[in-house]
Amino acid sequence: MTSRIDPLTLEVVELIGTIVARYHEEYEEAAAKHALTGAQARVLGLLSRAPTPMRRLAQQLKCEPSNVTGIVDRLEARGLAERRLDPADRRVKLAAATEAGRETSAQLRGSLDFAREPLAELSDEERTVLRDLLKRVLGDVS
Amino acid sequence: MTSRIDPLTLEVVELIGTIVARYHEEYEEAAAKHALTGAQARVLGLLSRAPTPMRRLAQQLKCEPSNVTGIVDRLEARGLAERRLDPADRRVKLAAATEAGRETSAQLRGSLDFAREPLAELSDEERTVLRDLLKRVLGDVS
DNA sequence: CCCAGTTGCTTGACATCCTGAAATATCAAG
DNA sequence: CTTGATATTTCAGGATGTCAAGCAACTGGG
Repeated sequence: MTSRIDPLTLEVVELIGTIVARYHEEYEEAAAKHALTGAQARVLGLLSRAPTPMRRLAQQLKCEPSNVTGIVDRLEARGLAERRLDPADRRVKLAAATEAGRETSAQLRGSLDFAREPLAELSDEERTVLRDLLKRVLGDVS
Repeated sequence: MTSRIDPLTLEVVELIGTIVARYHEEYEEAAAKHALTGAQARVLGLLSRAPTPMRRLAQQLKCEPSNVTGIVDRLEARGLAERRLDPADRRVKLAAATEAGRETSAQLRGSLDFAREPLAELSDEERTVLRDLLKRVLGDVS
């Protein structure tokens, strides 16, 4: 059962696991620097792109809508987000980042050093190879 | 500020973000199939390798020891883990997986299809290249 | 040996995240 | 207008996480 996967694949999976762990660690750490939790940072990141209905946020976060209520509440309480009414459908509330929210989100993106440092090890050519391999692993047919 | 990273690097980072998201999703899903949360599955995975002091678990999970108490409590309540005394140091409690816990953990590992399916797309040679690139990104000098 | 300080674990209080069910308001279709 | 579906919120409850306080046991200097 356990030995059906070849050692090479197993090694790659383990490496990916390590990357996942480190990515998370850095993300939470960067969020904490702005006194945000991971969930709050994720929502703020989405909102800084475009105002979004609560329901859609829940879909993007893969969680229940009732959960999003609390997260947006906390962002709103800190002046990073606000709720607007959708003129086209009065049931809908559009969560949107405030100016302060957009700024915080931009700073957060900038401090996510996971991007630059480790990948700087690779040449352009290697980065291209890595990109293509990752794309295929993800089943990107484009 | 935002444009200091070249597009290629940005693309790779985005791909890694996608992998992280998918990995997490599959992991939680697989854990849920055994009525485990992600944290419980992670701890059980560690314990199925070797009995571990609570303190060490906290270090591996990067959280406070007081948090581990509750997680192991829940695993213990379900017969998947147990606490043993360390004969060498009576302060220490060694958390260990029971037979049932080891079995559950093995099933869980087996159902983590993230390993096989996507990587099957690649040839052995490509997997080797991917492994080496990932190792370098992670700063593995070995 | 003994005492002081350190270490390992647990407990309690508290915030956050998350789910599921029920309530409210609005839309949309017959 | 009535019926059913949709968007959001509220509430109850569980899990995860932090921090401070407490207890038990180790350790080293006198």
